[in-house]
Amino acid sequence: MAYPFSEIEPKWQAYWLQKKTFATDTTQTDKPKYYVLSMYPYPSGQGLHIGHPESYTAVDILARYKRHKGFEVLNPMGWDAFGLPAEQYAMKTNVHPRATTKENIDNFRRQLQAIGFSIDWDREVDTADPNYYKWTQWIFLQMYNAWFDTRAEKGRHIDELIAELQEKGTTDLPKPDNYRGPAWKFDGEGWKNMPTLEKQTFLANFRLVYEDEIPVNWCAELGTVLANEEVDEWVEKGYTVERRPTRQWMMRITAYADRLQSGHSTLDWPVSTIDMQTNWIGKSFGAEITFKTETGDDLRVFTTRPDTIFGATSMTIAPEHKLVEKLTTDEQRQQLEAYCNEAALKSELDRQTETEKTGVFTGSYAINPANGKRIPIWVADYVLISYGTGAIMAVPGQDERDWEFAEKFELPIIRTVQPPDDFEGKAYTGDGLAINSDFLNGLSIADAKEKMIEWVEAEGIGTAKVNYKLRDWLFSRQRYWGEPIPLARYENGIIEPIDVAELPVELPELEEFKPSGSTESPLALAEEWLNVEHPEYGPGRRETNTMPQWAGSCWYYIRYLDPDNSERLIDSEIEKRWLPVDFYIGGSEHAVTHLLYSRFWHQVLHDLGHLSCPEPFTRLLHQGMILGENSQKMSKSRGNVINSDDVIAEFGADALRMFEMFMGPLEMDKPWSSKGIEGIRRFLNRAWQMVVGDEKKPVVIEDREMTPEEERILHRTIKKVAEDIEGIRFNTAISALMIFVNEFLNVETKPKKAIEGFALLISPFAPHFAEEIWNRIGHEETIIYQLWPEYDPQKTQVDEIEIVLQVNSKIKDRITVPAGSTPDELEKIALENEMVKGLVDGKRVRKIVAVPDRLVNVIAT
RNA sequence: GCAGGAGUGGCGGAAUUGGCAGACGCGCUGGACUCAAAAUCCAGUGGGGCUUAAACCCCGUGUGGGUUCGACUCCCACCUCCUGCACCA
Repeated sequence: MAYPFSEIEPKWQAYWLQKKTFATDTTQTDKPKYYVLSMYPYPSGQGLHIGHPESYTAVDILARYKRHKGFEVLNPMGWDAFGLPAEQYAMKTNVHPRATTKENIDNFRRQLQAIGFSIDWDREVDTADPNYYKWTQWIFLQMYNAWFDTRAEKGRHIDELIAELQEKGTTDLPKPDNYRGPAWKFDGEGWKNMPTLEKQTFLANFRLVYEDEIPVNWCAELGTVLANEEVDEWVEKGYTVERRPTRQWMMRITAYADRLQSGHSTLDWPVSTIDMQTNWIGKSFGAEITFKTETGDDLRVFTTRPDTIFGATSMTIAPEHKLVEKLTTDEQRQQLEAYCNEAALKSELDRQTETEKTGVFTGSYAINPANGKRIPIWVADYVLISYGTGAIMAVPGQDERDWEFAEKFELPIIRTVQPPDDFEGKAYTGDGLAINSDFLNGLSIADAKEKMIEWVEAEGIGTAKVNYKLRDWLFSRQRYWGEPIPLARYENGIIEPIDVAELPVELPELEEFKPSGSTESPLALAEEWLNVEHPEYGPGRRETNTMPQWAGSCWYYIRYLDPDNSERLIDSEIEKRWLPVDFYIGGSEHAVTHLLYSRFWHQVLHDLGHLSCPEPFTRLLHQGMILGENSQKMSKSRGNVINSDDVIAEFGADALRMFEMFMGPLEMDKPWSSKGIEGIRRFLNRAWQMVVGDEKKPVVIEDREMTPEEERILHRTIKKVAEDIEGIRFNTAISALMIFVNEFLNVETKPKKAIEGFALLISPFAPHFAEEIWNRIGHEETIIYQLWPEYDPQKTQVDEIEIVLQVNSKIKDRITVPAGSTPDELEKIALENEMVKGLVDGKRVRKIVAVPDRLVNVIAT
């Protein structure tokens, strides 16, 4: 008889839900805790396809296994519920995104429950629920009211900065890069006498949330800015996207660049992910050096190669550099203005894909401080305003880009590192000794760098400097369906956070979900909601920007632990005991976005004393993609999407779960195979046959002694399955279960111990099946909290083992020897073997290699 | 260009510390059951040579070298594919 999944699976699903079998008690302290997490889904209208359950199943296996191992396990699920598709749909149909989203969530939940995941459904979070986003907004305000103290390498409350300013002004305070505001130097009195608005401007240089005017990808039809990676998609769909400078809220993630970098060493993450984050953060060491110009302005550059300064034959500045205007001579002005305008209109993408170097001479000159030479200043868009100082010293001899530029515009080239004799390339970026460099000559690159930095510091024209590729995080979106940013701006220019007591700032109801017509979000149309009144500052307006979709997912793993707490972010006892997440599984597409942003928030909350551990996710793994049957990515347009409901209807949830895990290593991409899942169905049917049998021939299970062979199979399977689960090798764990069934299927009467063991071993993979057979063996209690069987290493051993006999490394015979025979014994046995004797006869035995339980290799010539 | 990962039968994949390559599954072939088919069960299944058959021999883990008694595994060079970043000075 086949495994009757369509009766059994819904039965146990209902049982688990009703009995709250998977409820987690976060307050108990008897058991060790284990927190597993999978990246929660965006509840799209398409529902679950077979790609979704892959990571959920992997996490579920770990959760169920750890319960059997005596852990208190948390395995939660929730919804990344804000998002553009629901809002796009609202714009077309005027159906409220909340309605669409709720419907989708209900469908997702039903589909997930039909797969039998061991989730504590009482902890579900929904990022678009005001009870949830109240705390997203609360965290936002924490960050708004925080600054990074570079002296302590730590985030602190802004009040601590204000206290310092009141006492001694900026006396001990390091000046931030790109400081904008009132004159930097003042004492405590100076602060006290400063007008409120100026204080606000001053503090904005420090806050982890600040406003900036930056060029963004603006799409008028959508009425929103788009992230760089979103631009292509919408342009393809026929929308126009233009670059436009707009005031945006930013998060100062760059302040945490170093902490985000150094935190990696404590994480058990895939190296590739850590590498990606490392590249993204892009820490580099070098120097900032000031070049004097003939117009009297100082031009500051960042370079990682201060050792090459004697080869700096020109300077290049970005078109957006603030000195462009001043450095431009009248003869060059027309040409330069045209060039800068053109550069401003070009998207970042266009600028990147252009291969040919372009640029225009400003007409001005700077002085190379190392050798006093007069060098021309150019403007070129290969220099990026957003990295370093937006200006470089061009050293064509040692930099490929500068070489290309110098070649095209016929600028002089001086090598300052001696290339090897056979070097035929252009710019030489390899190792070598310094040449043409005065007092650096003969030094290695590293020594020359060090000496040059000492020199510029002594001359007072530069300092050693660390730079990062990481940029601050553009945090505002001009959308309706997102968390409102809880700030208000008053007519006197003062910006104030909304009082914490008034959180959440809920989304207003709108008549229509159309763009506002300006660069503001549709919230600008909700007049009643929009206008606020301050007792001191008078009338004002709420911030109309909303947060990006990342915001809610930056901290959802915290909310799961204390989902109903309306008093505080999380109970501190629960937080201390349950964070960090022990095991996190999700797609590698979030390697630098979600995973970097949530680490950032977590570190800030840690610094401010709200969380006790420094990192959120101890161990991380990325599941591979499940491809369509044609080995292509599943997508509607390719028509190869397979819905999980259909698979469950035909094969059952246990088969779906098992097959997804059996297809190959979790982290690998693998194509779906409708034939393949039939193999799993066959296996489950055989397993059912092994334990239950059919009406004609019901299986007899006896509480009898096992034969040594049966014991060996059972103990080996226990060992293999446990080791494979711990090592996340679910495919080979399942193959061990298959071998078990192949061995036991035709045994006359089944030993009860073996069948009970099998039920436990298969329970993380095929939980409905396991519950049912556990029950049929005669247990009243659920299998979920039964302890995992222990194996006896002795019982996994065989007495006799087949080994290979090699002569001159070629296999010549196989013989059976007592297990654990020593090399000496093996050697003796081998030399007495007829086959070996015959082959060695007349030759000299030079060497014998004997590996216990494996082989003997006789080398004879 | 830079960084990371992967190349093993017809297919998905397995192989502990360098020690019997191809576990397990799919597919295929043959057989049993059946009027027949499906399902199920049993046997076989890397390629080639030789043979009535068995035995036996040769080749084989992307390519070319190397280390070793022995290499899918370690080292060097290269090729192909995937993923991410990309004028970051």
